[in-house]
Amino acid sequence: MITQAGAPGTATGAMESQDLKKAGLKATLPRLKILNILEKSRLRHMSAEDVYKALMETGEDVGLATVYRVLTQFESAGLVRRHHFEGGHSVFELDHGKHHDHILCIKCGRVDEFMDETIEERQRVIARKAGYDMTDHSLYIYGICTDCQKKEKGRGR
Amino acid sequence: MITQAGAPGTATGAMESQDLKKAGLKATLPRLKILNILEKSRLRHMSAEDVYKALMETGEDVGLATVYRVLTQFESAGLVRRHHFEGGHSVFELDHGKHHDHILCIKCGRVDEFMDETIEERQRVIARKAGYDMTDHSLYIYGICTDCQKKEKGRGR
DNA sequence: ATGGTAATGAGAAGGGTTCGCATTGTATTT
DNA sequence: AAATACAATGCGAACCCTTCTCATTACCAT
Repeated sequence: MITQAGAPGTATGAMESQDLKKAGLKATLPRLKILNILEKSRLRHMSAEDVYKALMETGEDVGLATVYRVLTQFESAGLVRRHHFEGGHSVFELDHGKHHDHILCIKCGRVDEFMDETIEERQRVIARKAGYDMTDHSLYIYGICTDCQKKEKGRGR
Repeated sequence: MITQAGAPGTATGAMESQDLKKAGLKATLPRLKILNILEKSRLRHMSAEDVYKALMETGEDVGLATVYRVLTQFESAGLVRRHHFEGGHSVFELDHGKHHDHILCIKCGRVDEFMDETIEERQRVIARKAGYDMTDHSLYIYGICTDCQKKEKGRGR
């Protein structure tokens, strides 16, 4: 199962005040705006900086520190998931409930998602064998995507 | 296949000048000292800071910048592998050739290693299906280790 | 030994993220 | 609806890890 990341999950209606309150967070303007950006953006995975820029572009006045704070709160509240990609920066994506892993292009940064039940199961087995009570896992496959492979051709590298 | 990380690979003799030269690196004192730390340390996975501290403790005079530089060179030379654990910092371990993934305890930081051919194969299949030319992958399982599970008992949370 | 060049140390700089605090906004009370 | 209590925000400073700069030092070949 491989899905192209990029198209936001617009099937469900937009989140609103109630959703925030349900999550135990006050429905403040910055939080609503950020939630909105995450839903509307064409990028499924956004860094704090991405969110901040998007906010600026729509003329909103929200500080970068707030973006970080809010994203962290959203994470704690289970609204978004944080991923640690290589290079030391995090990206966030709305948590639509269904777990998935990532495959990303080291050239252009493109991100695709996949989910493989065989791998999931093996992980559970491995954790159990090692005596661990598994809480989470992260799997990232790095490679060169189709487009970048084409661009590569004819270069000594 | 699950192996406990922590016991350094002392089976083979200590690396020396020749090993560095073989790797295309000048055999300088700092590089030898750092290689030595990596071999002798009780920790298999060390951050640059860990290495630096170990150096200080043995009275060696090596700058932190050099530690970073050398570790990066070692990585390029294939002597060590760099892992990006959560929280945005890297750890390094001597590359003994055999690929493996990690399972780590979120309580005490303990790290174990494992290798599962089924998972490896699935990853290759997934990358191919997604049109990627796979260059690398990282898999981390997070959980609570046996010891920490025992300590947890009898506490709410 | 001597020289040429790459490697080092020290500190400054960099990028991403968090902190501190006065100010503003939200939910709640009167 | 106005006031109140306190959490949330914005801003810049501070932080952490990592990389860079550059004068000095060390390695290797001659």
